[in-house]
Amino acid sequence: MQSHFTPKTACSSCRLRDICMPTGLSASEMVLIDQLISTRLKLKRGEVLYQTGRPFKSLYVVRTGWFKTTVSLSDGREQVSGFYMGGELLGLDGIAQDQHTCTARALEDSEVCVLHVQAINTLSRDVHALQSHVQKLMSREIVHDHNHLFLLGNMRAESRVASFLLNLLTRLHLRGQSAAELSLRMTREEIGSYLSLTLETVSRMVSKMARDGVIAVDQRQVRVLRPDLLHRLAEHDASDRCQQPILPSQLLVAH
Amino acid sequence: MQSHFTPKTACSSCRLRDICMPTGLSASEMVLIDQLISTRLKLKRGEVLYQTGRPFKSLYVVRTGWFKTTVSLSDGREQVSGFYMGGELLGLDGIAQDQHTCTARALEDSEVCVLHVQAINTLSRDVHALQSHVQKLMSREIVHDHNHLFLLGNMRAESRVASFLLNLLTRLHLRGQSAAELSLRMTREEIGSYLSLTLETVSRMVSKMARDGVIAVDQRQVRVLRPDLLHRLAEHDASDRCQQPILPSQLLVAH
DNA sequence: CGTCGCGTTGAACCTCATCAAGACAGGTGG
DNA sequence: CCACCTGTCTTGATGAGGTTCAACGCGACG
Repeated sequence: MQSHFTPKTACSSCRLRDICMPTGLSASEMVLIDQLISTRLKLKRGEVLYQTGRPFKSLYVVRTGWFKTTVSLSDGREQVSGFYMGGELLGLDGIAQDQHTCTARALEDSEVCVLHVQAINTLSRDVHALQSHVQKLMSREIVHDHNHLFLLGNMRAESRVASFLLNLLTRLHLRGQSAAELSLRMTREEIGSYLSLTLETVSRMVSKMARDGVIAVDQRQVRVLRPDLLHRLAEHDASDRCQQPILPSQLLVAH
Repeated sequence: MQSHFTPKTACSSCRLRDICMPTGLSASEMVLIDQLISTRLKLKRGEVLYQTGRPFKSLYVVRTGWFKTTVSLSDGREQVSGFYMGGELLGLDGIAQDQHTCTARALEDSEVCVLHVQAINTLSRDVHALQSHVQKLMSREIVHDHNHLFLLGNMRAESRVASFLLNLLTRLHLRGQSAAELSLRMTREEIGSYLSLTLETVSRMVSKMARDGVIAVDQRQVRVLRPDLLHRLAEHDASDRCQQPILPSQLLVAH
């Protein structure tokens, strides 16, 4: 990115291609795929990409920036149902009833590729890899939800926060970024909403992990000092009555 | 069912057709659909339909009986991730990684239709309604999971149990059964596992609702006396600090 | 008739939500 | 430049809801 002129990249030459498109396409298939993206959209921080109840027309792939999805509760409150970063697909929830069941909002200035559903379905009939790719993405969403169900049902506050951090780190790592450093794009309240904790509890758990030397925190900047311990925290679930306290010897961090 | 000889029913004449197949198919399309079901399977209570880690080859539609799906936790315990009754589709979790991520087990003697994935995908290219139908089913699974996430994240024990009962009743009602009476096919422990509560808490909440005259309980037989109150219970979420106590006048049930 | 699985009920404890107060950073206006 | 404000985050004290542990009831089954 030496230049600040951004050419309208085709899928075939997009740096996120391997993350959001099926792999192993033939050249002729790739030509077809390149016609899939009709538009791009830029959104400023806080702007809405799609909203609950609106007709479902397209899927979206995050090019740059971050999004959150929220479900609106009957009483007007909102709960965060997911965070999305570069290369990730937004909007699958809408397929069931041909309308969106959650609202997607940009956490910072962002850009997305727009994929019209009709184009995808038409194209799937010729490019079989695309058909099974979309299925896999949906199924992946289901698996993700199952993991989250497990988290909400069985994990203590500290484990939830640890899992959350590890999850973000893994996804960033897949995109070539550091597996040890991360800058949170969301508030403690949004994290809490996603994990079904209060913002106070999230804050306490982050502070505790910092006190224990597992991570170092400066505002929204998080650095992992002891990945091993972070993983151990994330594995502890609600049935672990006899959690081993972290020993002083494990706390000594070389610097 | 006057006769105890069960003919091998084709999809086109199956009583569950509207529940598990796309509607509005042409006659020629229906002929194709009828070739989809390759086999049927009978399972005795407790038998496994598919298991975590096994290669994913087919989807299954419940013909008779009940199933539960469980995800296995690292420490060997299991958590119930869903219950399935007649007409409902099992196995969608397997698409993402071409292997099953949960285990399906019969809660009672049951029968399923087997749909080979390859057949579905091949057929989808000709019967477009089938393609979008499978998508819708997957998306519906996602929406269901979102509801369950909301339940786990935001609802009190009593509301969870009330929602659970209402959910079963609704699904049974769709199948032409009573909306007021229901026989649970699963143990309190399985319900608790699904709702992320202990079996004791489930038992206490059921007892409480019976004491309050909302339902009548005899073992696993549940009768709804006050649907209105049951709905009200299911709507209460964790943020309802000032729950109105149920008034004595509301408890008087005509008999 | 004893055993086993399942369900109920009670008492003590623990985690996390709630309420409250204050710290800190970034932005705005005087 | 400082004063002020607002949104975000931190930390402490208290209490409620649900888990845990334990005892017991009940029906099915060999």
